[in-house]
Amino acid sequence: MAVEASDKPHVSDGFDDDDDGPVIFKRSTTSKRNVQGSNAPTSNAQGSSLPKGKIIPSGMVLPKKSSEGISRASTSHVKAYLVNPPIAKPSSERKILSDAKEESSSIIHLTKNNWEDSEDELDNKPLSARLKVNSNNANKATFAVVKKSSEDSDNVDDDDDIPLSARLKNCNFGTSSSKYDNSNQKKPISKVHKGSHDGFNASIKQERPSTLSVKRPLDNTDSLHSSIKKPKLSVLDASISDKKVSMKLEPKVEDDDIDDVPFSQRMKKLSESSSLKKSKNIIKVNKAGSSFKKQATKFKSFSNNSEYSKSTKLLPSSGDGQKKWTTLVHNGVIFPPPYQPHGVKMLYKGKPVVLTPEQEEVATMFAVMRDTDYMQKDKFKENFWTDWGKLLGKNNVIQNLDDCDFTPIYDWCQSEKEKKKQMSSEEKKALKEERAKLEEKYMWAIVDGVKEKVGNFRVEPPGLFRGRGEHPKMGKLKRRIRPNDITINIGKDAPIPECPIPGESWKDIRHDDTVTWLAFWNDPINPKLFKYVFLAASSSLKGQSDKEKYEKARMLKDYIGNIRAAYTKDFTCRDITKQQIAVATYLIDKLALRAGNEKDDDEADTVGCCTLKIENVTPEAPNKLQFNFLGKDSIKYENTVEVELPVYNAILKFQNDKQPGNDLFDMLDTSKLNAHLKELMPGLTAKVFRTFNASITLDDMLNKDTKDGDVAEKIVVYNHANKQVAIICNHQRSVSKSHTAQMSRLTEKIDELQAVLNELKTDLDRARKGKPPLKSSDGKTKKNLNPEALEKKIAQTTTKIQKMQRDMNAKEDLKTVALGTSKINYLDPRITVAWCKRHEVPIEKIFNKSLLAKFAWAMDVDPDFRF
DNA sequence: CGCTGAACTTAGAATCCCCTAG
DNA sequence: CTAGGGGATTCTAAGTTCAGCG
Repeated sequence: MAVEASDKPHVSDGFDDDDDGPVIFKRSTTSKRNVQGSNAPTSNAQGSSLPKGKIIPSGMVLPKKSSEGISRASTSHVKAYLVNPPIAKPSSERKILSDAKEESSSIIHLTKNNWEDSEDELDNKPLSARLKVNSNNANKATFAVVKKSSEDSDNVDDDDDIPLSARLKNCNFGTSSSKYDNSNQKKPISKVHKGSHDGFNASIKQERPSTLSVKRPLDNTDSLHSSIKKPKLSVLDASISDKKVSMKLEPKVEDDDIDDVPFSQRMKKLSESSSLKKSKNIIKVNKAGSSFKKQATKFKSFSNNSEYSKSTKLLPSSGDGQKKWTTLVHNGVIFPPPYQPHGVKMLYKGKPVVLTPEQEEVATMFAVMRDTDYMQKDKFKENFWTDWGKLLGKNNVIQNLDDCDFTPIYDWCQSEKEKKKQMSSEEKKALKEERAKLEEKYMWAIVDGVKEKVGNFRVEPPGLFRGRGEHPKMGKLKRRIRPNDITINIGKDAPIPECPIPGESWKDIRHDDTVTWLAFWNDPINPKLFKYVFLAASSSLKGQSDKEKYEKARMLKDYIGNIRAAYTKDFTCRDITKQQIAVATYLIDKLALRAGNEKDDDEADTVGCCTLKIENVTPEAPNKLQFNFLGKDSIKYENTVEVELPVYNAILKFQNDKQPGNDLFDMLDTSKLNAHLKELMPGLTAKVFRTFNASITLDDMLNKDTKDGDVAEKIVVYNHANKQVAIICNHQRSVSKSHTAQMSRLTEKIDELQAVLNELKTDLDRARKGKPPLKSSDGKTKKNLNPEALEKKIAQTTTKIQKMQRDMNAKEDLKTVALGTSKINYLDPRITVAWCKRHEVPIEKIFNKSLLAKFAWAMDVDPDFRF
């Protein structure tokens, strides 16, 4: 370990004495020390390699039955989640309490904000939720007294955001704002509810991938029918002043110079300051109340630091060119071990061939691909041969791939695999530990004094490129990456990681605090692309931007009515570009399509919205569109959907006079589309619609479908909602190879059980008549059971059969649906956490360890939270 | 304004690993 | 005790977005 001597923060005592949460180091400005290798006395739940024990992921909420259960739960295990690392001065880094909190009574503040929140969001909530508001506020008020400041902060947090976005909304749409708000109030509740997404979900067919008729509430949205005008820039000035007024309630947010900047930048500033407020730090609180006090005191001392406000000015939103960190310490990356030649000879025209280690290495890469689909693809073999041929050299005996037989190598690899499998568990464990030891120091970085997990600290090993779909480069050799390929990014004062390969050195060292990567290298397959080493998803840097992503999506909720109204108007616009933008936006909104950037010829031929070809959309009279294209990862998108007639007609028009292969939206690309979206809402881009769509669908379905019942039933509801989202987003997975076999095995078992059941029924009949049971199928005599016992058995068997049937159906149902992707990337975790709190579902039933760590920032959300 | 480079999120497959049924 | 099923984790490809440049 080269580094540790130089830069080690002191582990702060008492600050972080427990288990989970990022380790926090209090550091003296003068002597910083490095941590890794010290094996961080404070273990960290985020380290998957660490002893599992009981992980209390970050303020994890385990809804208790106790009366105070739900509300208390949210406050009692709040974890130190430092959402805002990049605070300039170390001394202020640990400042967790915002001054705002200090200055205002948290109770009053809290209550007020919650109240505002409810008001604000009311019209988006179903009646049930509205009715709840009162009691929930009361609830809050009672425990606000004991609330940890962390909770306060987060509440302030969440609530803060809403008024801001609402303000933006109101101002943005100026005169219409009051109408907007009122209109919902005047509406019958049912209509209000309709404004969200039920119409959509209700009509999604379960089966896929065939023609889902996806219908969105879009058509029902009141704003569509109202006369709300397309937002004009001019009204936005109002927004600024409006905002300023309300901002005064929130000390510390500086927006002084905002008047002098152009509109676009103002809006940016707004979003920045919003994210700023958003990211108020959360305190870690131990389950034990006593340690909380200790911590709170500590935090207080930080919080008086006037540096805070200054440094917040530098805070990034996830936006760019902004400072992301102040200090960054890490150990670089770890390289795969050098190739170990095995000496197994492949055959060429039936004869063994001696290969150099380099040639053998690549041959082995190919050999082990035998069982994959790539072997059926000529492109793969062709590309492989091109690259391997170069290594072999012109005069090699091997002159073509067809005469190569890699079987010996393949077999050798298989047997090695087998050997590994056969190892005793102790041996395996020892091996694992060894590896862990080796990697330990690379696993962590210290960002602004907080120990954070690094995501992909292992340099990608050499291999054959496995592009998805019909990728033109599949099979090419991905050469080994050397230190000389790698640029390291690290804090100015941090020791430069020692290059782990003796005699070699890093390509470059940078100290760029506007980016979050720790290292990068050029992708050997496509040198103009980069491979980055980032922090893990559980890091606060990632958590912060994740939260911002969801806040942005929530903001869209306030704009969506007007946006829909605007594009609906443009469906018939004579300006073709505008018309195309309108239709494209409609598709993105309604179908959650991706933006669709242009792609190079050396990539797989896939499309998104803007790059749809005319053959990807087939109109079906009178007003249906059939979509069929390959999207990201060459995943097939097949969907037939009813659209508004003007859209249908517009599509017909766009297709007119075009050849297959031509762009449907020929006047459009993602930058134009996004530029337009940005005019409608600050920070709005195409992808926000996907997040919005997914999250609001979950929120809606959970709140519509959750019934009283046991936890298992509630989980079914959750999974069902999750599945709908996955279908909307077209998240697919390949059917496992053994699926068919598994299904028939299950069928078999069910049949067997059914036979048993029938036999039992016969026996019961006979038993009731006082007759002994018949001989069993294998001819043995059975015990003479009384009718009660038989009935019991019958009931058991029936239950068993039903369960198996259910499992089987679910399995079949989900065989092509990937639930995980939306959970990880699209569903605002606060929806889930809040729902769990409300319905006393343990959060671990929904989020696994990684997700709990990733969503640490969402754990202390108010149970009333709605997306 | 379009193009490219850069940085970051999103994605499915592969692999690991742990549990359970037999 | 062991196979295999399935969830968790790892891996890295494939997207989106944005800034900066000419």
